[in-house]
Amino acid sequence: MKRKATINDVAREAGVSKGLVSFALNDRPGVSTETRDRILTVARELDYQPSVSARSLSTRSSYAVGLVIARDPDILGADPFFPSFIAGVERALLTEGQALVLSVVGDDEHEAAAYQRLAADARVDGVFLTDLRHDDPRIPLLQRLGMPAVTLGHPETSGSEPADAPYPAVSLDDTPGVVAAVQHLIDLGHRRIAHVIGPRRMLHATRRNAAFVDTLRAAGLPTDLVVETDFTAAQGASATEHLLDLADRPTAIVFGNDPMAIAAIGVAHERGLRLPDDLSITGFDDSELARFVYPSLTSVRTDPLLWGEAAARTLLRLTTTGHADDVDLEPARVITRASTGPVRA
Amino acid sequence: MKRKATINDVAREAGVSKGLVSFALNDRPGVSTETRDRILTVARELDYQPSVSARSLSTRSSYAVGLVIARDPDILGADPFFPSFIAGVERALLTEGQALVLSVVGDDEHEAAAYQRLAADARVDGVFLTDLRHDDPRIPLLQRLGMPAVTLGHPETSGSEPADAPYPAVSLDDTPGVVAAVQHLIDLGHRRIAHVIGPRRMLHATRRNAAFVDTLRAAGLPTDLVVETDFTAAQGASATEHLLDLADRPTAIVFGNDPMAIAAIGVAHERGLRLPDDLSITGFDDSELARFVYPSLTSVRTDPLLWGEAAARTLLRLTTTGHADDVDLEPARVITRASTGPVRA
DNA sequence: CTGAAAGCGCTTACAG
DNA sequence: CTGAAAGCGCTTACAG
Repeated sequence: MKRKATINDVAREAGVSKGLVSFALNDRPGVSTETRDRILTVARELDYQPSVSARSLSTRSSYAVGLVIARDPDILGADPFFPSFIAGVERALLTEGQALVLSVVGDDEHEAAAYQRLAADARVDGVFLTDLRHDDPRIPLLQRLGMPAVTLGHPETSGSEPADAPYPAVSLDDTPGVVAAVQHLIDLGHRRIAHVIGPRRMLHATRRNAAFVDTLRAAGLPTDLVVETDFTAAQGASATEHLLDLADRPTAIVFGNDPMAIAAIGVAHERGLRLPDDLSITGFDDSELARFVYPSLTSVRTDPLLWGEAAARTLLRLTTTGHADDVDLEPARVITRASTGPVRA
Repeated sequence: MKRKATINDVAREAGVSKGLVSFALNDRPGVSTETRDRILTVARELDYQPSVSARSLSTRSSYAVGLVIARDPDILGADPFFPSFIAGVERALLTEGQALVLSVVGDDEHEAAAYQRLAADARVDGVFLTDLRHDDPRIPLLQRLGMPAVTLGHPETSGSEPADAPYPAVSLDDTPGVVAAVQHLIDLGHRRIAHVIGPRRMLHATRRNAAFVDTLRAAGLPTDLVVETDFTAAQGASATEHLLDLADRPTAIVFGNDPMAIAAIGVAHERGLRLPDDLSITGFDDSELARFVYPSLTSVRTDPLLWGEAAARTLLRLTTTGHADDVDLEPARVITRASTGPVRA
């Protein structure tokens, strides 16, 4: 393994100062075309790769972005969102010479510490804020740390002030997907429809539930069947048990993710119910498995890959130019399959 | 946001040279206890955090480790292994001030480029090698790049030479789990047992299949029913279709991961088969969903969290001391549930 | 036990 | 258009 070429090697070989090499390589004005070409040629010949740590020390930026995930590993493993999201992020980073620093922390408690470490060590130039929460403590924290960020979806505008959002938001509206799923069930004749949602402190859980409630209300139907969970299959199963034990049990259940919906199918089968005749079920995420369970699962499709790509592009724009506009992606839509059907007469 | 304290601030405040501060902070010998204490106190007061990029530039190490995952995002999302593995890795890194750089590439083609980038940019001090393959091209690549690594499991010792492995291996033997699963099926009276495996180029796929074949042979049973897949639920489903279409169809199928096994349950139900009366099914990974599908899935449990933690500790030991011993974790074991039962008389 | 200095490999005013 | 120099914040021989 030969020693890596440095900027000094390039400068010597090209017969110029290293400052000029730096200018040429970074497309700064003030280098004659001729000199620039010579420098670039030499750099290529020597297979010169600028040292990231040296650049970082000079420029005080790390050429990396961060993602902190505060979820229990079990839930993470069951939920296909993050792997796809990350793959999308990588797709955008790859061409830009940026790296992704990932931090998985079991719970919220270690979350703040993870952001602080990332900031203190200047490991990243910005972060993604996923799973936005009500009064999200991460937003003031990141502002205090001076850490740029993009949010997935719009955070709540804080209380009284019509505070302009501190960070650009990359949004994929899930409301239309939920509305379509619920309307689909209503159209099939369902009148008792339940909603098994994720943690209420997460914005998307309450937002989706609002869409659920609004759609039922508009149809003059009751909206009392809402169960909160932690997104695990385990709680999806127990929520289903609970709902099916009700005297006035639902004929359809809308779930906040696919693993819970799949667990619900298990519970229903266990009880000898026939799907969708006795019970209709919908999921959320449209994971690969949705097509292959029995009955195949009606689910709401988002596009985490595209979301990750857009979020990464936006974050890079923000960290490099200091500004980035909000981005709105195609809204979620329902994919109907065999787990939903007409209510039994 | 006040400016971060630097080593110079600490030196000035403590009335010593910055070299001495560096020595004190890094527990180097040659600093009087008294001076050391004073320096540490001042550092704490100023909330001094050494700059990672400055240290990196001086020491030529990045205080980060890397993981390159070459899998299609869909498969990644369905497979709970990596999220748990990563969570385990983080657990070990957290206390060591190390970061994890993650690179997700869709296919093998971009894999080499990812490692090269990580090395060229000196982003990481070492990497994890997961999903070991036959004649794994990453091993010579990493050796050429001079990049330390730990492997999950032992790589093949190359051809003729009894080459000592280039990297420490952290292993979790999956063989006992497969043997136990197959033996469990044999004990239940199954005589036609199929194996739906992952990509043959992956060592674990062929190793597990060897365990499968050996166990059947020892019982004097046929070993002809082996189907290779890419680990997706889609191919798990089609493999199942294929096997069930056989004239002499199996009464039990062993799957290489849970998503495929769950898809198989779907296929079986679709065909009106009863489980486990008409068909027994086992998975691999024991993902959260395994307990909640119907019938609940017999699966082989590994411990990706522990594996990640052990792998990270080993990698850090290697990058800091230059040597690390192999580690053997508790082998995999079968968790029997309702998807396996006696063969119908 | 402690200090002064060089060096890691870049970027960026400042002169010319 | 180009060069010489300082500086980013550390570590590490080298003197004393």
